[in-house]
Amino acid sequence: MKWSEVGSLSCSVARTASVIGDRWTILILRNAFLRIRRFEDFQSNLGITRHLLAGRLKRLVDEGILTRTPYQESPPRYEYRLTSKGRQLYPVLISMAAWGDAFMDEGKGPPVLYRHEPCGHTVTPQLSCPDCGKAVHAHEITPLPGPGLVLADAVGRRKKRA
Amino acid sequence: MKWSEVGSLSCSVARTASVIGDRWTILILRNAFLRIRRFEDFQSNLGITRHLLAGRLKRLVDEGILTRTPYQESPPRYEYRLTSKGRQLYPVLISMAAWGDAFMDEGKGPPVLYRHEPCGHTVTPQLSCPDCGKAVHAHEITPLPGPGLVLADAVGRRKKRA
DNA sequence: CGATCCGCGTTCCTTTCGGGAACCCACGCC
DNA sequence: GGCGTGGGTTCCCGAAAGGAACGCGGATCG
Repeated sequence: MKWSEVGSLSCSVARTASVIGDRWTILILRNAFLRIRRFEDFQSNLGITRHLLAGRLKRLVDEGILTRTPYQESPPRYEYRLTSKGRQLYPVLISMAAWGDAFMDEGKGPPVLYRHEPCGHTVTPQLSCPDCGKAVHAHEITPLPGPGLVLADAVGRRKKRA
Repeated sequence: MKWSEVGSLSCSVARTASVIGDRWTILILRNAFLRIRRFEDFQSNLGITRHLLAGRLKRLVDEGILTRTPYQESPPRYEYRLTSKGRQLYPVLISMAAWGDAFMDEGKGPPVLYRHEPCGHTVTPQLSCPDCGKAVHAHEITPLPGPGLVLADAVGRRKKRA
């Protein structure tokens, strides 16, 4: 199975993973959220090869996650900024950071803290139910088939021998 | 730069990405959250080669994200289940699903819906501030240096020419 | 009691992709 | 006009992914 096919699966996670599910892309986005915007800065910051960086940025621009806009002309220079679509990946990145802080922490505490400006507190954002407002845990969520389901997908499939 | 080095960076996202930041691993975890537990089921469901699946599962077990426990003896058969550490990756996966639903949806609506059992509503879990309880958006969060910061990392670094 | 199947891998081979470093080029500057 | 700089592209090589076959213990069937 090729990745081009996986991207077309009836699974939002798979579709998302086909866009951002690689290590460099995740790190590029992390830096984008930290307001890194230029090719050289991404490159020196991540240590990624220019070659790969060029490819990843292009991909992200094609996907509408970053824009490539000139910040000066003569010589033409560009910067890469998150689009609205890109900014909405923030929960994914923050969740990864929170998990990393909780489990990969090496005993030194988190390298970065997050301040929620509206309330001024330093916090770890958490998942909550927009309806009842309570924190959400994995075991409290039941996945149900939705309108966009096409393939026999995942749940309750055990080959033909039913 | 090798991935073994990136994993040691002073960045929780990088450390997390070094563990789950690859497409197959993400999909394996997605299936694990959908209560897929056996080698054969992961394999037929994902279309991943047995070879790669074996490697990914091993990695996840080594990282303490899955456990490999016998569900019968004679013949010995094992199943892979999320540990507590693994279950806490749920926000990452749910956020990816939510993003995929919002942007990659192909006009058919989401393939899966999520019901929050405590309140009974079908919802898209969102990120909120555990302190003030309000939904959190990227532009409202300011990253600050934390106690575990070691390298000159990311923010405000522009090579030596300051 | 041999033949077959099932669950769970492992081996082998080929193709693709990432790492590292050099090269390119338009411009701006002294 | 030689040098620096931002933003890439090219080249080669070793590492990883894809595909498919093979192995193997135990159960099951006839």
